Formats: sequence, C-alpha cells, structure tokens
Amino acid sequence: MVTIADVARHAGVSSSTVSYVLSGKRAISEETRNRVRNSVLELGYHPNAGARALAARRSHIVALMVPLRTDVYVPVMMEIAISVTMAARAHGYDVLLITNDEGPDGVKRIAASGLADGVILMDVELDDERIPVLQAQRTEAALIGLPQDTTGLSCVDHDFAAAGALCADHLADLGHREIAFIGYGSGVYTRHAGYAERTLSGFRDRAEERGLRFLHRSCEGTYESTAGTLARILADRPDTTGFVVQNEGAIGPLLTLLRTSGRTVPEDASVIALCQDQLAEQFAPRLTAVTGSAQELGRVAVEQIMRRLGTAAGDQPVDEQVLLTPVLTIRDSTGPAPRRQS
Amino acid sequence: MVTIADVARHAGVSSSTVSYVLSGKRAISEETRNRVRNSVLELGYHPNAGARALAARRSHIVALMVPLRTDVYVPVMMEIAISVTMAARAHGYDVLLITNDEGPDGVKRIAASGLADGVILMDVELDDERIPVLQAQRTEAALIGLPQDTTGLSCVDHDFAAAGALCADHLADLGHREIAFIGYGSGVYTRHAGYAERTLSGFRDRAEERGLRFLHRSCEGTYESTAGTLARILADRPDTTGFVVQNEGAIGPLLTLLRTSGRTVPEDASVIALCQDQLAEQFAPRLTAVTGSAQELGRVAVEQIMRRLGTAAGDQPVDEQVLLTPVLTIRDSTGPAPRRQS
DNA sequence: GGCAACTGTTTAAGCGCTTCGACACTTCGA
DNA sequence: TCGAAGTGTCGAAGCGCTTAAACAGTTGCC
Repeated sequence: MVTIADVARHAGVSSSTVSYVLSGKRAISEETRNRVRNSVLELGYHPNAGARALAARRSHIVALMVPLRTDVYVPVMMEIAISVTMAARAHGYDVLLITNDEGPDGVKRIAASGLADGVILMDVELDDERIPVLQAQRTEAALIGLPQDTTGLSCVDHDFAAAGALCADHLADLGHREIAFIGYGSGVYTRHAGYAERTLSGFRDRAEERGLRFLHRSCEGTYESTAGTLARILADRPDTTGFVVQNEGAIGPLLTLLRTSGRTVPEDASVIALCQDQLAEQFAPRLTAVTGSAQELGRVAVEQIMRRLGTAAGDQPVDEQVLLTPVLTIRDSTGPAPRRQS
Repeated sequence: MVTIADVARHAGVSSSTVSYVLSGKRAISEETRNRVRNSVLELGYHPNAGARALAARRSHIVALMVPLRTDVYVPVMMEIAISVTMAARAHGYDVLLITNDEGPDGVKRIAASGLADGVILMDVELDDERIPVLQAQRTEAALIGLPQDTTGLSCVDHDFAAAGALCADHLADLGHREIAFIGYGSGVYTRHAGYAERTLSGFRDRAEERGLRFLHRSCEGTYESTAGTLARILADRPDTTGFVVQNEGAIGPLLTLLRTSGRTVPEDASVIALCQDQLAEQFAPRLTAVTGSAQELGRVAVEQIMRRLGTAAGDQPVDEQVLLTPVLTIRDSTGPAPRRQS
C-alpha cells in the first residue's frame, strides 16, 4: 500500500506538502507541485479514504436512499441513481446506496457514523419521518420530492402540477371535451404521494379552466385492472375521447383495449402519457407524452447538497425548492377530437 | 458527536473494553457487556466510520459497479442493486455505487484508497478489462456474469444455456416444429455479451436435439424493429408457430403484430419470453416465461464476497462459479401447435 | 541596513478507533 | 501450597491523513 509518506519521500518533501499539493489549500511552488504530482502518478498513490475522512472530518461520500416500493417506475429510479452517482463523482464524491427498509434509523446511522457527509432522499413523502432525524443530526440533505413543510430544506422535483396542466391544455387545444385521467393504484393516493396528487390537481385545475369534463380513475397497472378501469370509464362517460395515463403499466393494456373495443388512436381517441420519452417511443402509435428529465433531478439534487456542504457551518442555511418544467412531446397518439356523433 | 471515549466514561470502563464489547473479539463479563450496551444505546453512539476503517483496515463497504448501458432490462439492474444492498447490510456492510463510466480506473481508485473492501461487478464481459486490475490490487471481488477465464474468481449468473434449452423443450413438447428466436439488438452479439450467446446456444443445442427447425433474428426492441424482424421471419418461414423472445422491448410489439397479422396467441402461435415474471404478467395474454431471480443473483454475489473477505489473506482463494437454475412458468401464451394446414 | 510582510515548507498534534501486550485476579491440578 | 492456566480489563501504540502553527528564506520599503 502506497501512503502519503511514500510519496513525500519519493518527491523529497514532507508529507504535509504532498497533502497541500493534493488539496490545493496552500500555495506551493510550481516546481514542487510538479515533482509531487509526478511521484503520485509514478507510485499510483490514492489517499486512504478512512484516514482522510478521519482527519478532515469529511468522508466525501453522499448517501442516496432509494425506496423499496415499486409503484414508481423502476427505470426512473435507476436513472436518478446513476445521474446522482456521476454528478457526485464530478465533485469528488462517491455515493453510498441505502434502502428505505432501514427507514429513519438508516439515516441516523449514516449521519452519526460520519459515513456520509450528506444524504439525498428519494421518494419523499409529504410528512416524511426521515426529515426530523436529518435535522436532529444536523446532516445536510437534498430531497427528491416535495414534503409538506420545506423550511430549511433543499428540494427538487418535477413540476407535476404543470405536467398535469400541460396534458389538459393539449387535449383541450385539440378540441376534446370529455377526458379520463387514469392514475396510479389507489394505494398511491391513500398514502398521499405528492407527485400523484399534484399531477392530478394540476390537471384538474386546468381542465376546469378550460371547461373540460373529466373523470379520475385509479388503476393498478395490470392488464385486468386497466380493463376494469376502462370499462367503467366508458360506461360512465361513453363520449370520452381523451385519455391521460400516469401509470406506466397501464399504457400497453390501454392501447390494446382501445383497439379491441374498435377505437383507433388517434382518430377516435387521443392518449397522452405521463412517462419517459424512451417508453413513449416504444408503443404503436408512438405516444404523445409529458416528461421531465430524471437525470436532471439527480443532477440538481447533487448540486444542492454540494452547495450546502460548501457553506460554512455558521452560514445561513440555503433552502431552495426547484421544480423542473415538464416538456410536452407531441407524437402520434393524440389528434383532433372526432366530431360529435350525437 | 459521541465517541467511544464518551461511552467508556459513561459506562465506567476503558474505551478498549467498549470496542471489545462491540466487536465481540474478546471475552467480556456479562455485567460489563450490559453496562456498555446500555451506554451505547443511551448516548446513541455510532462508531465513526473513518476511524474504524483506518484502525481496522477494513471499511465495511463493498462497491457495486453498475453498467451504464441500457440494453439490459433496467428494472433487473435495480433489483440486483437493492438485493445486494440489503444482503450486504445483513453482514454489517454498506454498498458504494459506482458506474462503469469510470471503467477499470474506478476499480483501481476504490481498491487503492481502501474505500471498499471488495467489489461486485455487474454486467461482466467475456474478456473484462476490470478483472486484471482487481487481481493486481488484490481486491476481493464477486462477478455477476461469467467471464471467459474464471480461475481464482467468484462468479454468479443465471444459467442462460439452461434457460434457452427450457424454451426449446417447452415448445417441442407442445408439438411446435418451426421456431423463431427473437434476440437482442445486434450490438449485444457483436460485443459477445455472454448471456445473449449462452441463451442462444443453449436454445440451439436443445432445438437441434429435439429436431426443431429454428431461426435466430436480432431485434433492437422498438416497435419498428420488431415489425421488420417479424416480417422477415414470416417471409422466410411462414410455418413458424413458436416464438422465443429475449428482448423485453420486443414483447409488446410482437404480441400486437401477431394479433394484427391475424394470428391468435396461443391458438395460432405460441410465445415464450425470457423475462421477469412481473413483466410477463403484464401482457395479455399473460406470458409463459423462463426466469431467474435477480434478487438471488445479488444475494449470492454478496455471500461470495463475504466468504472471500472472511478468509485470512494466506488461505487458499475460494473460487466458485454458481449458475442459478432458471424456472419455466407456464401461462397463457403457449399452447399446442396448430395442426398443419398443408 | 534593518524590519515587516510575504512565500513556501516543515513540524507536530491530533482525528476516533482497533488491537497487542500487560496486568490483576481467579481457578485448578499436582 | 504453589505455579500454571484462564478470565476480564486496561494502557498505549499506531492506522494514514489534515491542518494549525512555526519556521526559514526572500523581497520590499523606509
């Protein structure tokens, strides 16, 4: 194992000089700096992480807490995890993956042990019990998702309300008057997941503004569930011509069911999805969709936490809530509303 | 911050005694042990990770290197990552997430800095350049995926050959004689991804044994690509009645296309998928599928690396290759071959 | 020419933990 | 009864790094 002392000896300087070259915290003559850098390269030196963390009281690790639940579309979680990891690396940080089955104790453990300098929480609930722990431990954090009370917290999320509104607007613009909103399974609403409620209310408000009649139905995302949901919708409102789908699992079934019920998309019915572009492209017809970038979510969270870690302990805590503007991509699944038959 | 000295003072013992109580490496009287444990709980003590790593020369962290590529079904990756994390926690280890964009240098960095005690590599290629680095650093590793040369390595993977063979057997048992194997995009084969080739050759060998005629076609997993692939298959072999699909993205399109071409599943054509059960359940009809457990993959990898970390440095290195037996679940997408029209 | 201010480097004191060896005390067998 | 062996605890060294403070050497200014 190569230590800083080895490098120092090799370069003919003291080990503190090596440390200062590496951290840049003090002026070092260019000549010395180069000599040290060469020695580092030549010996293949990597500072011992434990020693560094101990001495500097900073581990250069952020923890990322991922949900175990799978009602969130899983690839999105992975995309966030990867973008967090890469963004953190760009700041010289590594990412520790922890699962939510540890719950608040996990946060406590990580923070109290100094394993991580900060924590990024995914799938934050409106009244998340991990937040008080975080504050008690005085650990820096960034939240992906919006809790009820955001004072003193850094949060980032998609602007789900705007996404819902975009869906309403697009369908209204195309002349649709009767819309069905196919949401997540009822469990998502009963635990008051912010994203589901915000999308829905964003949609609802805009739909009312635009004078749309609409229906919201929850749906578990299986074929059977989607079939049931669609049947109820068509029974209640046979003139429905626009569909907004938020549950990724329901998309495929919905398209199949519309087709088998004799409705052609987009001539007879328009479908707009709230899902990743990659997924939207996979269906036939390709789906008009409203999306936010999962990568961006991860990147912003990392920027937020880095900013917090950078500010000295005494400074004013930065609290900011960032909502990422969603994008509507028009593809082949939406079109002008059919003329009323009546 | 609570230190071991605080606990020692509180319990009226020396800090080494506290350490021994926590590690169990020396006999401690029951009375002392209880007193110390109470103090730990009362003060909410968590050992400082950096100090522990430095002193014990063991970080209690394993690194998990995930691929950036997305031709592997992403939810599977996430499932592995989560099962690795939970299995590691059960051993008192945490998981550091690193991405493959760092490549072999990432492995070097993690190993040389002592950040992680071991590394789990996902998506291992036949001739993976990270392996020599691992060996040079004398870092313990477990591989998910099978490289060409496995000497001295611990590996775990699905038994893809057996999975391919299961598909051939099932269709042969049902009387199908003309089979099409719809694989991954051609890129997967040109970089000699082990899993794709092993599935195919397992299928091929068994198909030949059972006297099946078959076709292998690569497919990118989009709707267009699947349409093209299917058209070519039906042009070349109009009597094809059995379909094996390995590319998750192609499943939905394939079912739609078969239906629109007037073929009912499973009466006119049988479809068997190589994919997760959860996904197989989502389609209509629900798909007969051959699966391996992604969770098991993660669990076994962790067991392997823990075993390696446990063995003293001088000991014989454990090398073992574990192949997980796939399971065939018969659902509604396969049935007896239709009688020949000819 | 002498003092101040600066630049570049070193010395040394920890950071909080593990672990080796020492030590005090008890138990046991001869 | 005494030494050997065993049990439970402690003291202290040291893991590899950072960083405050000290120091040597140079430069600038009056």
